[in-house]
Amino acid sequence: MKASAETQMPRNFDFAEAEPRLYQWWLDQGHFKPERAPAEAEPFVISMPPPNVTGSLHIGHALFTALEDLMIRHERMRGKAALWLPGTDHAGIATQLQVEKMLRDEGTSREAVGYEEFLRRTWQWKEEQGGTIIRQLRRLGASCDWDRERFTLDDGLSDAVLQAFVTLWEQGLVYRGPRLVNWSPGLQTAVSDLEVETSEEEVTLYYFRYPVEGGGFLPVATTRPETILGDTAVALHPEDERYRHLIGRRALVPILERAIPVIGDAYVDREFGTGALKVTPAHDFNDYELARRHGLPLLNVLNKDASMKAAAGPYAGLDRYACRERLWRDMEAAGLTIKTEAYRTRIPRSQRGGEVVEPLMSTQWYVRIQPLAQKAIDAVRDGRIKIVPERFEKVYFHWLENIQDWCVSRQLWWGHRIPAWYREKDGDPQGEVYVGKDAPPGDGWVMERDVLDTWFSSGLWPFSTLGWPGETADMRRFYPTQVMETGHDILFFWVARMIMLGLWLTDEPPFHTVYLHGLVRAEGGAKFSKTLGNAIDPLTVVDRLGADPLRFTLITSGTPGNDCHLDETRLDHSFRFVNKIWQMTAFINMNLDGELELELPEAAELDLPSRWILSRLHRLIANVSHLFEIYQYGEAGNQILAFMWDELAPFYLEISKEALYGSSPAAKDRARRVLVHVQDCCLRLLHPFMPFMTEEAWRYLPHEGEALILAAWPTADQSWIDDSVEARMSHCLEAVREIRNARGEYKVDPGRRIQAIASVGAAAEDLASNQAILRRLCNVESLTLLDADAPEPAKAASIVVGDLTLSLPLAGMLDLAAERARLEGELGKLADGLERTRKMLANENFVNRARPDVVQRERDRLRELEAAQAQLEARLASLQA
RNA sequence: GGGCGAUUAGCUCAAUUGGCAGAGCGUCCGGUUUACACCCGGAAGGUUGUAAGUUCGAGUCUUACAUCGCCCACCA
Repeated sequence: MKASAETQMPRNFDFAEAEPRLYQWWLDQGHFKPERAPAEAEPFVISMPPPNVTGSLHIGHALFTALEDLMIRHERMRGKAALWLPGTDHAGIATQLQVEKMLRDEGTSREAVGYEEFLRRTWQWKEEQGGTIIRQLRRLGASCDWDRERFTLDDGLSDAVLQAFVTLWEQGLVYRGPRLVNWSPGLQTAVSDLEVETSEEEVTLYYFRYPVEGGGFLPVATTRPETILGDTAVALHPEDERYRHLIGRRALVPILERAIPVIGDAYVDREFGTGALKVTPAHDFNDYELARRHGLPLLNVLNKDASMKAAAGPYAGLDRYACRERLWRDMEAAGLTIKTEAYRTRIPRSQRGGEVVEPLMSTQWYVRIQPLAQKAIDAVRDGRIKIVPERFEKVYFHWLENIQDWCVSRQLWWGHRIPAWYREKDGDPQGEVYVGKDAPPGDGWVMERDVLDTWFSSGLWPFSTLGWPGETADMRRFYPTQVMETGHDILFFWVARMIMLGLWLTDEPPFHTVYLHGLVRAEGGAKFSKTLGNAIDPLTVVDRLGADPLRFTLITSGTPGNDCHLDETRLDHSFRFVNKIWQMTAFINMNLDGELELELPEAAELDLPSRWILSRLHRLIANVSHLFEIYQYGEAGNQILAFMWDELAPFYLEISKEALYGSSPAAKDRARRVLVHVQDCCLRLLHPFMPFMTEEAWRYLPHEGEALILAAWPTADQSWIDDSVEARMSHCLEAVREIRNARGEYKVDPGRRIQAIASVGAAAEDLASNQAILRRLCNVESLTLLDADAPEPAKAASIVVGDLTLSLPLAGMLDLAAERARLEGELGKLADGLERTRKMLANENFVNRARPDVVQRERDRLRELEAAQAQLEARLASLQA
């Protein structure tokens, strides 16, 4: 097969011009669509973790885009029907907060504009902002099937949410009831356990006296004095000698003088605080349990905005913290206080607003999660789902094994309304409850106002986006998906929920592999944040360097599951790598001449350097393919870079000039075919890392096919991999290095051509028959072989590599004393290696127990080192004489 | 309190069946060699956190410890 390439390759890759053009071209050609692959092709599907619809691109998005696009492009090149399904999340709380802030800036509020208007404004905001993040993902080169883009509040997805909720209800897995929940007073909604973050803080521990009826006091400590007003008991350890006589008596709530029982319970820690515990069942999770055991009443003293209720008596209407202060002052006045002290403890704060969350009694909707969790545990346990890196499986199991029922209702306006209806019965407006997609027949039904936790709808994402609950063609073709790639920080929030809901509702694991990436951090390990001003903005980087360097850097900077520290200097280096590849391609391109046969010549027709670079290339392809299989993309990228920058460019490209600039048409043809083959393979390997430049450069190489994005992923041809060829070439390159060193030491003008004379040695023949190596790499004009018995030239620098000795006659430049010193230095370096190798081989245990190939390698090394030593010594002796 | 991760060159990080510890940036020396100064050639720089253990052989496996970070957990 012959092919030609575009000519007149520009001097530089103009990413600013090329990136949008190439992206549009791929789109227009439909290359991102799985239908591009043959109908019988195996599917490969990734559901994109949907970013917040009104968000804008940060470095975390850039990382997942780089990784997922890499996987998708790789599998697409491997012939799969690759589908990367994009979309956005309505992000209930986050979006609602944004709109509320907007309203605040306008001097109004959510409550003031009302429910309908607020939703209208939110949708409007979504329409205005919704395209931003999608446009930004495109700039990075994301090869998503945009025709299948979804939004969690789309009709189809909303239907899936209703269906899922109703199904769980019908199966008895959804219930509604009053429970103590984590209440966010600022957001005025319940939040789930996961949305509460504890931070260790310095607070005050207040010690005070609890008056006991009939005289006496019980000393008690608390960090939240305002909850005293809601106490319904004081608890003691039943075996506490100090106080046990008080059990059964009644205590009086300070200021309010409400009488409450003194109870005994082994839960109380005698060592902590005063050893006596105030019990506030309505505002503390532990006390709630304690109260249940003892049949104590709940007394709610907090309103939903964290102001005090009427039950707080004189403090009613005060904010919780104002109440804390006022009550403590009053208690001081009443002589009930003992002392206060500084105390470090964990304070529960809302993941969103950061405000202190209050345990509060509230009626909420819950999913009975254990049955779902069990299936999710089993699926990972039996290997139907694999988590990469594996260590996260342990974390996953631990969470699922201790899981609590999931509070799925939120008192927000933006989200999926829970499909429940209430009707008044016996004076209770919610006396009758009905759950179903549509209102039941009959009058008087009012729909539930609460919405579902955002994670409920995103938990359905891998299948709701494909049309579930409909039995659509996409569901049949593309479900289950293959890989779920996301950050380890949302393993519980999202991944575990997808697995639970997926297994429960579709009876299939939604994906077979979970690949977790780490967080991108700033230099020094600090979290990126706008306030610190250390955020690397991916779009600024794209403007400055293009998308390819950013992608390559993100992928090669980290390993799976580990946080990575993004370093600006690496971005610059990646940019230079992109340029380097462009220049290499340009070099090949300008040395083409019309049509070229794409098949490689037979190995027997090729010279040593060509067979070497092909061996190295196919070894690289094998390594990279393996590394992709085990998700080691960073290492794969680094290996490609090392091959191109350290082997292909400085050695093979240089050596090939001999043929390209020479007079033999056959030699030129061979060199071109090897160069094109190697560069073509490299561009294919790199395409998933840096799609834009590789696609553009590929057009300037003779190739089959219309686009690199659809080109086949290279396969390693073992017949090219040849250890002996690599060993021979590496001896030659070793000689090159030594000659360069010698030239440097004798300050030989780099432009000056010199001669070399080789004594007989293993590499001598190779160097003599491949004169291009020395000529092109160290400016040795010609190498002559010396007869075995001929004397070596006297006025020459000596280069020793294994059993090969090269003499460089440097007439007039050589200083015999300096040469002796140089050779002695070389001998010194050899001695260390010799000693080490001899010691190893003298060790019988090593010789007998180590792998045979390892022993052989040491023997070969020893032989070479000894030969080199002998040569150096002989040379030195001749110089002394 | 439990669990996990990290600790390797001045800095940021690699090193996946245990087999001579690498790269980028920085530093030093030398170069406008017709693909590339967005480059090329050379050099210096390491007791792989500490202490033991397993092994012919340990950055890699085991144990303990130290420091840092993260996750989970109901001591007011």
